[in-house]
Amino acid sequence: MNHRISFPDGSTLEANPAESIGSLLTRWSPSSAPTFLAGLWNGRPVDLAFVADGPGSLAPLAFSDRAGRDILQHSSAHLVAKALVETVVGALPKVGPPTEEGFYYDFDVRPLTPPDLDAMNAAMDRAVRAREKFVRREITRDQAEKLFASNPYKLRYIAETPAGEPITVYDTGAFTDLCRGPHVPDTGWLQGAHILGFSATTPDSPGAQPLQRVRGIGFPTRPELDAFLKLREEAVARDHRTIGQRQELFFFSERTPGFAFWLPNGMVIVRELEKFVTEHLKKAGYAEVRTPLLFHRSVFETSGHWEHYRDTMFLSELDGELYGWKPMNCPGAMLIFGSRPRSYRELPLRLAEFAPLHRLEPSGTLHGLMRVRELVQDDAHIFVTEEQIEPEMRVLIDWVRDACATFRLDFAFELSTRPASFLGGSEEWDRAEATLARVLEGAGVALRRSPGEGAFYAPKIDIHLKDSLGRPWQTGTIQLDFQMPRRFGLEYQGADGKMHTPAVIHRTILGTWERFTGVLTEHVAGRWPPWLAPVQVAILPVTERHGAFAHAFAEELHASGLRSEVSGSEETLPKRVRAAELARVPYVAVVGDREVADNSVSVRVRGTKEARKMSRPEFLAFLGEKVRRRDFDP
RNA sequence: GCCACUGUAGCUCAGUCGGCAGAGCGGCUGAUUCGUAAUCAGCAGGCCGGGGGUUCAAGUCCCUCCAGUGGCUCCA
Repeated sequence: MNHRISFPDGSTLEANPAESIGSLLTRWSPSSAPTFLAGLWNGRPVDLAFVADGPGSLAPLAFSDRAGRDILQHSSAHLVAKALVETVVGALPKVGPPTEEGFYYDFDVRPLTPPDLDAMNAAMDRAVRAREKFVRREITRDQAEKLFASNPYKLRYIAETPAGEPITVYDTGAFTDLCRGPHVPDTGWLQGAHILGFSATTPDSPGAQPLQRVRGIGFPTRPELDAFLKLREEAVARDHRTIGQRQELFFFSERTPGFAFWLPNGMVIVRELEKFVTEHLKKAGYAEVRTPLLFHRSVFETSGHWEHYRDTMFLSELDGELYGWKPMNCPGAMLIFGSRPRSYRELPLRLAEFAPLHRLEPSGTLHGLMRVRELVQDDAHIFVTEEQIEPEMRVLIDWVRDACATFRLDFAFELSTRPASFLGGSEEWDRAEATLARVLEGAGVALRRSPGEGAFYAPKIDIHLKDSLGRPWQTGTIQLDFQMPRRFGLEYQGADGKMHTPAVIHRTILGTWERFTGVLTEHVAGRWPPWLAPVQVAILPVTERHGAFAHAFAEELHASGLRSEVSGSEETLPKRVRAAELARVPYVAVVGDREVADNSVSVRVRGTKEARKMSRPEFLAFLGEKVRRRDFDP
């Protein structure tokens, strides 16, 4: 008997009992049918080969949907598993889920090497060309246990499957994997699947061998994959470590790993960022402080850092006493607040501190400027009464938005709630988490939640920015803390004459100069906005005769606080133009006979080819305004 | 910290089977004085990451340490 199937656009079709949903979807929308990877049958994702056994609703899943995308990634992961099992004897697949970007598959197998990768790529190509079907089979628990008898990982998944739930496997050629599905119809759909790399994972149990993780990504077509790989190649050229070296912004010495050396050009950028932040601090009622770099261990015992982070702190023994190099500024701020009696009239008390912090980050996690062992945050601690929390938080959220707009950075807020090990009571955490959530909802911004990812003393709103390869890095953070003031015994006298414990908001906006500069370098690909560019103007005298005019112009710029460099006439003009363009200098000012004659400069704006003639005062005013307004483009 | 990979001139990289250490760019010197992405010529520049081993002989093979890269774990 036929039954009625309804579709997302409200239309319906009569289905005969043997008709697959793939066929139904094709009848429903013949033109877009080739993009359908699977279907959503009554809200459940199913294979295109699935046969509906009654009336219901049906929707397509395509690569453009998150769910459809995941299906393609998952099928691609199966392809990788099939390839590895065919290639390396004794490889045991564990699990291969889709991820944010693509997919991975973990294997219990000997460490993989580059030749394995070649062999796997070849095996994947063969399978794609063979168009092997993904065949779904429902089997009994006994059959499953027999089938995967040699694979303890799969046996565990079988054991973990609830009693009522069916156990399904998918066959792809001779390869069978335990899997809920759904999958694309056959391996011919996976021509856009590609292995991106492999590495070890941390073992589940101590002492166990790490598994090998193969990471990859899938696209519906080969050209889409090629486009992705091309973008990735370009992203590598934007790597802040490469640009930092070329533009002489910073370097790392093998002799002191994890510590950045800021070079003159990089320092210009850091100072400009500092100015940018400091201007805001003045307007927003902050006071700046400076507290010691080392504190006696008892201070960290009070703050709780000793218990949580002593293994990753730099320690020094002085006069037989242990001192720690501060990994955060908060203990210093707490001691300042507690240094004398405080009144509610002083609140909110906003104390900013840009001090070097030391953290003994594990060697394997160091990464250029993004993860270092010495860093400086644009840090501040705001001591507030309960009523002042929300208004202060709103100002902070707005400031983050404004700051990111200046740099044209895409950002996302992430709300991280209490971790497994936290200080203080649950009620206070409830209150703090609810406050943060309320402020964010009020601000109408995109928000992700990360349960259990908060700091040990406070829930936090983190700002994440992505590097050129799409890897997220936490930059700014806003944390609402009821614990640390209490642990330091902080109090203020309220209007009611009674003593109260303040709350404290720990917050950074850009995060650290190190990480923010790293992210920004990749974001602008070394093409600094004029206000940040270490050299704003390259002055190019056409011949030696024009050298004096060029230097006089440079002097004039310098007097106005603008940064220029005269590139002498030992090289030909085209060569010097090229060098300036490759150095990403925002403005090239050529001066020759014509310019000397009427006191002008011929300006080439970065990325354009035409020469714009401007009088000297005109250019000075133009650049001064660009810099003052912190325009993004030259 | 864990696993894999990599380390040759300032930078990017070549160096075959173990047999004299190479190129381009950059730098320096000289000639050229040039109008918006590369003028020509010459020269200098090396503990082949460090240490140990095998060998008649090691940039090359083995061991080990260091650093970097990619992931994992961690990230106050």
